[in-house]
Amino acid sequence: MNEHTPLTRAERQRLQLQAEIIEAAFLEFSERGYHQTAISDIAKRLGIGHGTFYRHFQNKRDILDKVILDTLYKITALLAEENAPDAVSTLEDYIIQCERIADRFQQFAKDNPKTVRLILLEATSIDKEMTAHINNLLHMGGLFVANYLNNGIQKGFLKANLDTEMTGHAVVGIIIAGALRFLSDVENPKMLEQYAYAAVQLLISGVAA
Amino acid sequence: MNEHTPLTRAERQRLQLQAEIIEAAFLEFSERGYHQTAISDIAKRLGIGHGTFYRHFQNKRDILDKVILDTLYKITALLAEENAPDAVSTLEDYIIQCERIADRFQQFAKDNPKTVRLILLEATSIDKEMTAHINNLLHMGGLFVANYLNNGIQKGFLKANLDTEMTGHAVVGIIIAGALRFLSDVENPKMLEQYAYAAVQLLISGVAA
Amino acid sequence: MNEHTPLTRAERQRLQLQAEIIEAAFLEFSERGYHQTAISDIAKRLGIGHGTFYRHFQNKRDILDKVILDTLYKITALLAEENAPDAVSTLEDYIIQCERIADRFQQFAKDNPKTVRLILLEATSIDKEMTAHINNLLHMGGLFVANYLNNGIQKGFLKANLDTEMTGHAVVGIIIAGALRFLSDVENPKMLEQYAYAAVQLLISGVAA
Amino acid sequence: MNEHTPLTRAERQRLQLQAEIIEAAFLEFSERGYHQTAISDIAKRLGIGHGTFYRHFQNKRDILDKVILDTLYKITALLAEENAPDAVSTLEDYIIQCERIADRFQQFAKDNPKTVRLILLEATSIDKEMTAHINNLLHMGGLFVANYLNNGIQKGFLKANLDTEMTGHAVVGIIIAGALRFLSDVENPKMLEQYAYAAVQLLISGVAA
DNA sequence: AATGAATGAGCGTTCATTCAT
DNA sequence: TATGAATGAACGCTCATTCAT
Repeated sequence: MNEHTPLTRAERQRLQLQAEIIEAAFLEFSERGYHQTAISDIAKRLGIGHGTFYRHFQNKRDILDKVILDTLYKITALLAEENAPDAVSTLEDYIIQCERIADRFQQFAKDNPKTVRLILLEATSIDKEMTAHINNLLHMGGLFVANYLNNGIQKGFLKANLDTEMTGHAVVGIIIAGALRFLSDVENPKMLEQYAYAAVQLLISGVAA
Repeated sequence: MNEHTPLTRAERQRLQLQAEIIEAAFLEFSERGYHQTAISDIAKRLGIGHGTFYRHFQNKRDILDKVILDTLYKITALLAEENAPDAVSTLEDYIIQCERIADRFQQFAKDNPKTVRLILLEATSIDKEMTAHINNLLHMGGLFVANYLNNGIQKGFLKANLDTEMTGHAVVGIIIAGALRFLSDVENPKMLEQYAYAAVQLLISGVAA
Repeated sequence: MNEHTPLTRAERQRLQLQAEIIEAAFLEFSERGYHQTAISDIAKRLGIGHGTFYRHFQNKRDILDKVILDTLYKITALLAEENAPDAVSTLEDYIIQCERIADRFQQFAKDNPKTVRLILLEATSIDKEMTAHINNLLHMGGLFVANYLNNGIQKGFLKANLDTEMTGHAVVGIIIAGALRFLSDVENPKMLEQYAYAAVQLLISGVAA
Repeated sequence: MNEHTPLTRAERQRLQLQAEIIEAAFLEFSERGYHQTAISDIAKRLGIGHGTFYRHFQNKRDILDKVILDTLYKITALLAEENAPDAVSTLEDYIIQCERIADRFQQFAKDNPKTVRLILLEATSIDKEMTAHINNLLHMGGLFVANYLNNGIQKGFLKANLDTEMTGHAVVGIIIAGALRFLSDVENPKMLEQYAYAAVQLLISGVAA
């Protein structure tokens, strides 16, 4: 079968159902929590027999991995859309870049509050392995930010003596806090904008007069 | 019972046992996780019968509340020890104050990694009520920081146009990220110091050159 | 369909597939055990869909019957090949006959250890009906042996007062014990020969000096 | 606690219940078969909650071991009651000894048909480990018989050239066949007596005239 | 006729909670 | 008051069987 072979109808249906199960599991996990969700809840939401679940996923832990992976794809895609760290050369452009990224995060959070809840609140306490996954994601996020900071130093518009990795982690923290604020008051989108503005201000020039 | 009534021996023993159960539950919850901990695990750790547990606490969820409450007391006490927001009047003193607070957080994290884990990773996913508790804690943290910032504005050493509440939340995010970094690599205390240094730098003057 | 109607190609293929399913089921049942074998295991072994199974057999229990029946045919055929009970007239010939039959059993066990295992170990515990089948087989075996003994009495070279039926059953027991010994140590074919020799000795003249 | 410390009431009740569960499991396993028996069947028979079962036994396989062990004790006790192999010195005494042992087996089978069924029919196909146990039991039985035969050779009343071990196994087979005959027709106790008589005849002097 | 996706009854096991002692 | 035996709801998972394609 080469890459041009179209999927058979059965294969398409299979993939379709798998995607639907992942989606249903995602919704259950993010709404009720992983431990509070029974396989039969996922099946019931879809209107399928709960044995059907096991035709497509090994076990409950397996689909959590798939759901998280699926979710990480979304997040990765969000970041990948951004232009490269070295695309800017001046502080002004950098600020614009930061604001654009902040906008993107805001939009993502508003569009996918359940994803945010799943990753930041739920997935942190399933088991050690999943906690390590999330930790790793955040770590990568910090390094990702550090890249942007390194570019700024190289271009001369950021402080030369920045500890870019640590600062990168701090920026991730700023983003997390915004996300948590948002989750606690989803009905108030204005707040997120204010937060983003203050966060970029803080990032660029700190609080000192 | 008024404040002058001395506790009977029996009452003192009762309170003592309750405190021990809370401590044992804290350890189990933070080490194994809430869902992975059975009531009998808590009882076994203390060497009491697990029926005894129900003489002192309504149910499993009840003791989680007590454990978290207990933990929040500790954290509150940590912050309360700090001198008042209006104790400083210059940027230099403010920086020193920030560094001292950062030290305190570092020390607290190093002394109580299990507390940090419980609050930041575990308690976020028990149920909506508990998540709300944690959110509230973080919110209070943001307002707490905002107080310090407001003092700085009033004294003229911080930017007058700061959105102090939002910036306060961002600072909480910075602290959270540091705590998460620490949890992911508890064996590396140096990292925490570097992070604290970078975080204070970021807070005071941002990243711009 | 009378005996002259040739089977159509489709019919032949159908019978062929049924025989293959029975063979596959036999292998699975004897290797893993009836309860540990899933219908899909049988289908997988053959490389057919497991739905196909139900086009040829009513249910799991049904094919066990077929497998056992098939196996009993083999065993019956083994015995039928033997020359008639009345073919011998002297004790010497009888001993030779016994040794030949013992050889045949040895050869059968060595050639078909899985059959032996299925009949003696596995089939005894499926349900009452199957246990009755096996019991019946053993009973027939006892009567079969009794025929040989009766011939010996008639010809005068065996004890006249033998309870031939009971003795026949005892002989079946001797054979069973040999088979079980063999199954417990399949890698040691010598043992079977020694056992057969001792068994014939016992049968002919007992243990008394 | 020394060996004279009487058990507390709670301990006695605990042991009592465990014994009752083992008895109930024994009855279910021997009547319905291991695989056909659910833990809830055992509990229902006793009128206890099925969770209670797990307070006393690790899992389903665990209680099977206990049931079988319990059963093997009974059988071992049966044989241990018999006088020693070297208690007889003449063929006549040996025959009497054989008949007495045969009587004992008859009595045991009549008293414990379910035990016989469990060991010979059911336990042979639970899993490889249990099959090995049963095989081992039969092997020990063969060696046990061999001891008696060796004594006879030493005393000179049995054939000097007997392969005692193989002959011992054959005798075990004779016993098994009797047990199986009995199980297939429990209502006919006469048959067992006839079988025993014929079996001893066969053992002592074989079938030859 | 062959397939394998779907189904759901059924079972082993856990554990929060109750309650008799 | 402390205990731990008892309970049964709940859940993860398997697999024989059905049936649309």
